[in-house]
Amino acid sequence: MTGTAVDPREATRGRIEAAALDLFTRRDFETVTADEVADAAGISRRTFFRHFATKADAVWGDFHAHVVRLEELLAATADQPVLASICAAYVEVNDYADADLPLLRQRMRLILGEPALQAHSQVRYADVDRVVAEHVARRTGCRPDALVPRLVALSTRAAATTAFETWLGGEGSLTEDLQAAFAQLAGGFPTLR
Amino acid sequence: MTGTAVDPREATRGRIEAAALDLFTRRDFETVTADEVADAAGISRRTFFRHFATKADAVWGDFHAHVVRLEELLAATADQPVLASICAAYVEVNDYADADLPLLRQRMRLILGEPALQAHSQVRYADVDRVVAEHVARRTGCRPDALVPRLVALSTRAAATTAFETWLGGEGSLTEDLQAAFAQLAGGFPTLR
DNA sequence: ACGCTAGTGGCACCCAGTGCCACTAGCAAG
DNA sequence: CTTGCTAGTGGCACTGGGTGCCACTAGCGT
Repeated sequence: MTGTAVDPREATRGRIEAAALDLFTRRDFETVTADEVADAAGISRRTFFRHFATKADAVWGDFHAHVVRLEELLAATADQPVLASICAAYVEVNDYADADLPLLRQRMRLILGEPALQAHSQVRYADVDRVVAEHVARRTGCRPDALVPRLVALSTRAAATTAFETWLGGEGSLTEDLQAAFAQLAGGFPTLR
Repeated sequence: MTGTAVDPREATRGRIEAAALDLFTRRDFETVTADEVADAAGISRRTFFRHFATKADAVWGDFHAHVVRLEELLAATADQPVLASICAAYVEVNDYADADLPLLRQRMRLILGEPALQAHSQVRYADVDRVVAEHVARRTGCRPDALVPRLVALSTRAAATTAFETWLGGEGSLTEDLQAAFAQLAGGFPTLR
């Protein structure tokens, strides 16, 4: 036996995620009921909502860990200029192994493509924005709700979102798309004169 | 009698908006049921949903007209550089009379403060993003889903959102907050070195 | 055998949103 | 005046997301 303990909690959670991703991809998100996802995962509707607060949450994996890691990466790159630090952190936190890219594509295609999921994403991204704004505030010595921290947080997330859109529509690497978007942003959109 | 015809459709719609804004401001958005809003507006629940597709839509007024006007303003400012054009259009479309500012504050406080409304806003803002991206694409001769048009659309909206946050938290003028945010964005965040 | 805990299923409930039907008011045409 | 059309409305039943509550089971230490 390997040392990987099979936490039954995590196991069923994973089965739900897989079933949800599969169903949401094959049909529209809104036409799939929570009952169907639960059935496909071999659990009851009630149990589904014990593992995920909303139907939409089933596509996000462990996003909280993602945010925590972003926060750590920001703290670890305090030697770089602020924008470069944020870019590096976004690139690093989205540095997936090749084998995981299809899953990421599936997730992001849903999140960016389905209106209901796009709306829900705002709630999750609010955590990201808060973390980035606090980082900028720390670096610049102002409050996290001041103009510059908030603007940097929201516009860098806009850059990341745009990079994901471009990545989904093309064949390039996500890292390059992220860096291209951040370069445009940090340079004041040089291609517009 | 004045020449202002009192379209009964618009009249009840206005009563619903007023009742909704009042109730959502006094309690949390989510704790107010559509029944309560309908009762307060003196109509039935069923009629509420004939005037507004969702509970959240009742706080947005005639947002479609807003988007159309933004589109016209963008077309009318083609003599300026792209970012300046977008800034001018955002400023102009948000140039409210003093008497309307309290209502705008109330709306934006709800939209930016209540998580459910913040999520819903994504759906409405998608129209704005599309209009701005198409404008940038036209100006730069590339497709509306290319990197620069999408990034400019999303990050200028980030600037506008941040300006609204700042405006809500302070005492200054909305126009100045918008221009300050756009200046930061267009200049590549000069205050970060 | 006992008790404790974590995970589960079932059930009833609330609420957002929709489809359908019946009713009424206004208004035009005969 | 009456007939017919239309727009707006209310009521009702239904689907689906999400929650609170309770009962059941499995594991596990004592």
